[in-house]
Amino acid sequence: MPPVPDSDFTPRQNEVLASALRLVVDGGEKALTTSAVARAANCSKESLYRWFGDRDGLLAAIVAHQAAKVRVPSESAGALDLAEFRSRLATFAEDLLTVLAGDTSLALNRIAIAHASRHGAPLGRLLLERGRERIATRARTLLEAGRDQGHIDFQDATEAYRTLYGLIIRDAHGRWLLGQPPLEEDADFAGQARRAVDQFIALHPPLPRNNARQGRS
Amino acid sequence: MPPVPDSDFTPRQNEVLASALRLVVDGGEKALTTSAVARAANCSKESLYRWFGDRDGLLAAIVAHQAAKVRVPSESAGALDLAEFRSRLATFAEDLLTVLAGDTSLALNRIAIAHASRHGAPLGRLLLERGRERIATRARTLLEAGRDQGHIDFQDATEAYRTLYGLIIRDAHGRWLLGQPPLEEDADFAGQARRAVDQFIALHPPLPRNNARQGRS
DNA sequence: ACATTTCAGTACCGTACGGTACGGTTCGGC
DNA sequence: GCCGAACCGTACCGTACGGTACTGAAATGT
Repeated sequence: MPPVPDSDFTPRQNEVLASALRLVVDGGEKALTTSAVARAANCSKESLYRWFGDRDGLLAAIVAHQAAKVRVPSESAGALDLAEFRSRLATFAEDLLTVLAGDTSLALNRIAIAHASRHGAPLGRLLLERGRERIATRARTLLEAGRDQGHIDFQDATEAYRTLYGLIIRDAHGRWLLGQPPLEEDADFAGQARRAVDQFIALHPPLPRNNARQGRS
Repeated sequence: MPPVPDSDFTPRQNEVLASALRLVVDGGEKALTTSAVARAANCSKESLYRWFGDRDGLLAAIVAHQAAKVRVPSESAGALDLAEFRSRLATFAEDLLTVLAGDTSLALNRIAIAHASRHGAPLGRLLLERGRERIATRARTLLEAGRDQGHIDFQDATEAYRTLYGLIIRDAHGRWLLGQPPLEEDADFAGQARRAVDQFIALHPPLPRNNARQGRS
């Protein structure tokens, strides 16, 4: 199952990183002591330090390790009709909700945020560049495809994506990060996704075509 | 200037809490050692422990102390016309952006998020209840006033507020929390606020009145 | 004037963790 | 069969921090 080059770590190292990730996901950052990692992964602290430098390096490696498995479904767009476009957007939205609500994402985001106070926030940057930015790119190409097909219109793809993100996530991510258990309303990712997509499309109506088939409003 | 009962702390204690807040704002959580607080506030560690129990109690007290100064501008709504309503909304949006982008808010949110991994996340709850919820209430009453005046329509005020929040904040809070310095685009809070309000109102058009003066669409 | 409380300042203790060093074992190359 | 590298397991060290104990001074009440 390794068609994925994972990252520039050896299989053994990835194994260790997976153990460390487990630790951190269900124990928070303070559970990630070098001794605990060594114990959980059946490796020596000396190896940890040889491989990852120091504790911060280990943290960064964990983030990189996890980011490496963010698969971007290519979003290869041939000609897609409006229904297909909506469906694609909704799938994206649902994926985004699922990822951000996941234990792993929450744990890693919490750690990166906690570390953001000092040293140029390398963890935060890592997360932004290898996680969010990848996802944003996927969404932007999808949005541009939709514009090319005349389903929506916007000036700046980044700007449009931000609006889409806001409509999908709203304050949910913040609440989740703060430890508030997902409300029932949050749980219906599919419904949330549909609502967000509807709102987004409503805010970005297509340019009027010569032969306007768009009936209502 | 103390018409504000602040919280249920003595003036001296509030003084100490302010010092502690300073520490934590420009040093992150790890800067908040009991010794450092004692030194910065010219008080003894023993007093700290007598007043706040332990380090976590101190943390909670800091959050409560800061939350106590969240002033809610009453939002007393007489009859307001559409322009006034938009303006009020925009002011709210700008305030929200300003608060969330502030050092203090970011520092406190980071700490609460970091602590969310364990013990039922009391800090997160504190922040949610005394911070965000207060703000949300202010916004909801404003939204309901707008609905009463027929400027907008919606079913559920909470639901509507979430959308408004999403349109205002989008992914900015997440980026800020992760330590990304505010982009230039972020800096124009007034512009962001206007855009968000326009989008929100567009998404919640008023019910058609008998004498429909609403031209377009 | 004296007793009591409060608190600053400091010294102290236990511990937990980051990081290092070392002995023993496995494994691949020659 | 020998050598060296990689590595596990563990023991070890220094330190920093949370929390407590003690002392002496200021304040407050009687």
